[in-house]
Amino acid sequence: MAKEYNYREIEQKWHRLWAERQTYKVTEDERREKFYVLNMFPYPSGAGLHVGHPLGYIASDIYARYKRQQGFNVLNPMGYDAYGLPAEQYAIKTGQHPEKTTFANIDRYREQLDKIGFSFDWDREVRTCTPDYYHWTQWAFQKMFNSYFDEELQKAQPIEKLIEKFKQEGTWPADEKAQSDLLMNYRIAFLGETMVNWCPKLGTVLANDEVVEGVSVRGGYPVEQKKMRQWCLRVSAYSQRLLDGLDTIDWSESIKETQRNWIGRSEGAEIEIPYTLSKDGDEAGSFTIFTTRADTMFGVTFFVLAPESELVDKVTTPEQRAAVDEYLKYVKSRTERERMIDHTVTGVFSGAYGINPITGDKCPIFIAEYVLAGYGTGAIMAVPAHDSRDYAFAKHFDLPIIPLVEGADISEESYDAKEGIVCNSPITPDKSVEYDGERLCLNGLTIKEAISETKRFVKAHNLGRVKVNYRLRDAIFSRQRYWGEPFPVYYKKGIPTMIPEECLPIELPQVEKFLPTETGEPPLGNAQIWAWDEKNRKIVDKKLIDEAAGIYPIELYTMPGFAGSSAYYLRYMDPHNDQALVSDRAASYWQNVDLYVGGSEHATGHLIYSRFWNKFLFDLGVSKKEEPFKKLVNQGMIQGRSNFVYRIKETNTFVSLGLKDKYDVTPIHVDVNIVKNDILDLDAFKAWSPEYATADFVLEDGKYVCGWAIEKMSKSMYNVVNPDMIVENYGADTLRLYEMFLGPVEQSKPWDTNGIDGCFRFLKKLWALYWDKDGNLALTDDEPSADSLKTLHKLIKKVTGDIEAFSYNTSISAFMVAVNELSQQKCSSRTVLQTLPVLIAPFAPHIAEELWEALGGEGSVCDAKWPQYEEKYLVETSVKLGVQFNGKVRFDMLFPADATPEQMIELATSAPEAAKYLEGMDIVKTIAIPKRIVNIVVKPKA
RNA sequence: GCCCAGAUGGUGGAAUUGGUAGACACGAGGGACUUAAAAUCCCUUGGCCAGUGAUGGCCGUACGGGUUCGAUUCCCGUUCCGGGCACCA
Repeated sequence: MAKEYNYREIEQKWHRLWAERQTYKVTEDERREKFYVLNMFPYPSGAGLHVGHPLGYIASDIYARYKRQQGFNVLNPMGYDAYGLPAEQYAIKTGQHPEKTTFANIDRYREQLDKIGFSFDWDREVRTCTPDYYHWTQWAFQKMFNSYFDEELQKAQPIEKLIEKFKQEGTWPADEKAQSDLLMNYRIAFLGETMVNWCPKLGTVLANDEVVEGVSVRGGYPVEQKKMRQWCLRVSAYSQRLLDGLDTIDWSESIKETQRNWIGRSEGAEIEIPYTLSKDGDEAGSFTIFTTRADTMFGVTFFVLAPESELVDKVTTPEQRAAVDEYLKYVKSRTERERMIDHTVTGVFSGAYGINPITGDKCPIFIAEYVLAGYGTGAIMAVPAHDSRDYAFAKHFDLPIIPLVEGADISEESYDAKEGIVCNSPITPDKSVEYDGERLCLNGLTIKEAISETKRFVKAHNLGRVKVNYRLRDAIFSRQRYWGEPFPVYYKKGIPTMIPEECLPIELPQVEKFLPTETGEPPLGNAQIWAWDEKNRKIVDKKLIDEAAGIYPIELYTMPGFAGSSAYYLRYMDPHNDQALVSDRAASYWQNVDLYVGGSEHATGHLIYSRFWNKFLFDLGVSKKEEPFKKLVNQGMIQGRSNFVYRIKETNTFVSLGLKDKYDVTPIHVDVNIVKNDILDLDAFKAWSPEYATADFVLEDGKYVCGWAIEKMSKSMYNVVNPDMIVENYGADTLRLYEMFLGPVEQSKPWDTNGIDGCFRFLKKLWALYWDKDGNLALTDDEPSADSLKTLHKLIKKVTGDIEAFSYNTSISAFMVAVNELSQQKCSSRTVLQTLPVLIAPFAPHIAEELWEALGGEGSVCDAKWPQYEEKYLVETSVKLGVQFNGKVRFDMLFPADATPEQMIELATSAPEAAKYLEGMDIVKTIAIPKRIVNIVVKPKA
């Protein structure tokens, strides 16, 4: 009996031995070069892992193992993003503490992950919800509170420096409350009264990236705009650095582009506009507009303010008051979603007029919802000829439109392009205001020239300033939830004050109920022991709150999901340190993440926040690199492949795919686990649901063929494939290989269990190379044949290159080819067969270990040195090339491998096969590319 | 609307970046072994046409053009699918 490939035994054995031997434990070792591989840590959901989750983990594990075999000291940790809404909502429903369900889910995840054979160092596991972890989340928050962003230095500085500056300037107020309010405008973590995304259904505010098309990402509930006092992070201060940093990192162009869009830098000018409250009135004040099209100043025919702008109240005249109020009421009644979808032109005249500083013209000021309060200054100059939105507005309210570009047709639509020659600027020479003897004239310039000329003019005559705006907003950092990090903040006479750093962490208090309180306080309002005793430096019962006694209320908000996930990669470097987020030694050694693998859905969330957070910690000197993730690989989504059966309407009879068109049928999803190669297991189907127990079938060729479709993997489509089941039936190594074989890691692709046999067969063939028919090792110490050496070295070359390029599907193909070749060559040479497990180890570590051990290899195959290929084995003595005539391959022939192009042409044209193509022809041109092709261009003789 | 990425057999996907398109795998068909099944092994498998046959010819990488001796690859235009941004002035 040949020795069977018993994957179950092998994999269990090695899981045990790896654990016993602590094979994957890593420590800082300055003598060796480091390599940091990281996966985006998962949120442990109740549903467990499906086959799509491990895709990225497998890809990064292969890379980590490969790097380790190359001699790098590889950090490859794993942990859990443990705070999150599902656990909280489950707690609200069942009363079960979210920690309990979260930990149970984590155990389940761990069990599933362990089966796949990852090289994670579990000693470094982190969970964002444990106090020893969120200690440092709270600590970072306090550091942000105590820092401001210095625009000159473009970096965070201690807030004391700012206070010092205010004192020197004499602008430092005496009153404590006033001091606090002043500093709030500068702190990187600050309490701000801002418009927030409020989701009534979830009872919490949400960050911009948590809202898509006016509804919450989680749950899809409507979101409205509300002014609330919230903790915010001054992410916008880092806009330019976040933008510049993108050029220094190895991420996909599309994700960098997404971040550039999200940051939304635009260069423009801010211009002061004086206004009057009637057509002939005196100047009553001024406001500032922002424009990127300074060149269009001569085409301004009205101004528009955002309805939420503070200016609205100032510019509204008594006559227009009623109309304006009514309009504001209308705007308020519209949800964010309605405003986004419905772009009908609405607006109201304020009664006031703005004075164009360039032309001196007075133009009406409108209030309209198409201008956003949060961007620029919340006020614009409208140039209907060259902006489609202004155009629509002007048409609707019958306002003048002045074209400013030569030849632009504006009868039907505006001309928005920034191309062309400027005209009508000014229309007549006297139609411009003189400043210090200079008048602005843009006629004849290109638009680009006109923009810079106007900017220069505006700046020179102090009419405004050049300004860069960013769309990136500050992140709202508080949530009205229970299951999150509590803020280490108390309110001393209404002034937010940090709990001393030495007293951290402030642990999440126990509560009876996880819902908001009856008085509308967040869930932490239910906590009894939740007041800060300043003197005794401890948390006490909130009944004791007493300003005189120095006992104050603690913040009731908690931190959002991204708080814990923003710096976890630093914590992995030194996870048990209770003195610092990370020791200087560990941070200096591990630096930053060399390879980060995860989904692209985090492009505008986690991947912006961590970059921001890391830049802040970099400014503090805690993080050693400006960018946290050097290379990013976004693994594609694994979609489900659903199967369908076709029920004839109003019967319990099911008809096979090929015959379904003859009947009136309803397609019904059927569990993919009872279908193999699209053939339905009839008994399993009957047993699947009582409804189908008595089902009849119309078969074709005695089989029931199911239909299929590619859909999202979800329970309701019965297309979820569980990795445990694959491991059970085929083994972890097969699962690992197949997940990679499916296609490029970055690409989204459907999961189709049907193809898995190919990978399973490959492993069985590999296994069979090593054993004779009696089950003994079939190895000889013979010199390997030239063929076998060529096969081996070709493989080494290919696999090494493919791993570096993250192209795992092609390297697995190469393995398949090599094993087939070796098997045909009947190779039994120890030299060759001992190298094979070393090469396959990153992909299929269990079988590699087993073979390595059987061959008497030293230690673990995980540490076996990655082999180098040698060109000498790959050298060809002759090469077969196609010979082309006029670009068409006519025949193949052998050439000496070292033939020069001239020799190749000589050989090709004198070959017997060439005769019939050369007959009656003249050679026009010859091209010979060594290792490629020989091409002879001919034409009929004249 | 703007920006980005893509389209290759029945299926997943290869193609050394301009050099014999379809590697590898699945599925399908045929065969060997077997009482049978599983497992294993061998052959065929992009389409069309000619030939008893070895074989030969033509067409083929979403569509239409272009550059080139030669294009899946480069350029221009079109269609379709995916992703991001979106009254951002």
